[in-house]
Amino acid sequence: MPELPEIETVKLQLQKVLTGLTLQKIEVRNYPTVQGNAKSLEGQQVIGIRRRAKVLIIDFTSHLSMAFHFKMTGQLIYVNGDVRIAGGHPTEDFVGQLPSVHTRAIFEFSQGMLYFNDQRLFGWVKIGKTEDINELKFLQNLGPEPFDVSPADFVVRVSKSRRPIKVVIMDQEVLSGVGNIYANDALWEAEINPKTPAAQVPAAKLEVLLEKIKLVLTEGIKYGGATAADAKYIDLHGLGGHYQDHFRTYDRTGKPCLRCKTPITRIELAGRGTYFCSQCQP
DNA sequence: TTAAATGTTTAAAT
DNA sequence: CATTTAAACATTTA
Repeated sequence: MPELPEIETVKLQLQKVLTGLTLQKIEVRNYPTVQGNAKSLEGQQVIGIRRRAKVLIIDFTSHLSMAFHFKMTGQLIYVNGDVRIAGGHPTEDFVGQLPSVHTRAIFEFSQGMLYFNDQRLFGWVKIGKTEDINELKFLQNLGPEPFDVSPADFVVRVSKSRRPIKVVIMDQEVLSGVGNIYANDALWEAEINPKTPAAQVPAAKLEVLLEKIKLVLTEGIKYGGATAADAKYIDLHGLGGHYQDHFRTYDRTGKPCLRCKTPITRIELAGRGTYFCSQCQP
């Protein structure tokens, strides 16, 4: 579920509470989810937390690291007394009793507990030497981060393909971190039809698009990520982000375009829901 | 009952 | 070869 801003939000929040703590015990509840030697991390201290695209990486002493991919329904929840930090796919587990039936791994720290939950089991946790984690094929194949790529490089990478522009900016090997929500919203901002073959979009327009991608991602981070529509109870507890209140097109089928009032159209591209304004994005 | 869900990979079809 | 589509992973909710 989560895209770059959601993972970034989790990173920023966990950094504050986990850095310096010792991981005392790991309980793995679903072995396919957790790969590598979990025991090796016990007794190690958290040095820092970083993010690459949609992957969260916790670095430990003894040159060990642990990488998380949330896929569609992963979430990390830290609980320490009254302090509760929840990020990722919003479900009742954000506020409910933990562990839950979706809990796949439990990390007991010197202060507090961290739960990795994943309803649909698409996510993974990989544990290993920092060097090996850094060299994971998945990470090696990733394209540049939207905030790091130069406009010129972005144009070159994107223009190579004749696939629809939306599919291309969501291709993690072209540009990493952009998922369905922010791809839809960035294209609306840039006033580009999602179906347009990437190679046909003028370079100047692509540069605008990159700016808009950064704009919506920045906004996502500012609002603490998106928490999706079914998260009524989240706000009550102050958990979860609020980007969903700022969706331009995502999940707004039939609702008026924020610019011209034309109803938002939903089509399918590469099997994903695609939302746009037929008026503003011809 | 059917559709869809913030992701990625793989095989098969075009 | 480039690209598209479908299916797969497994579960919940509208």
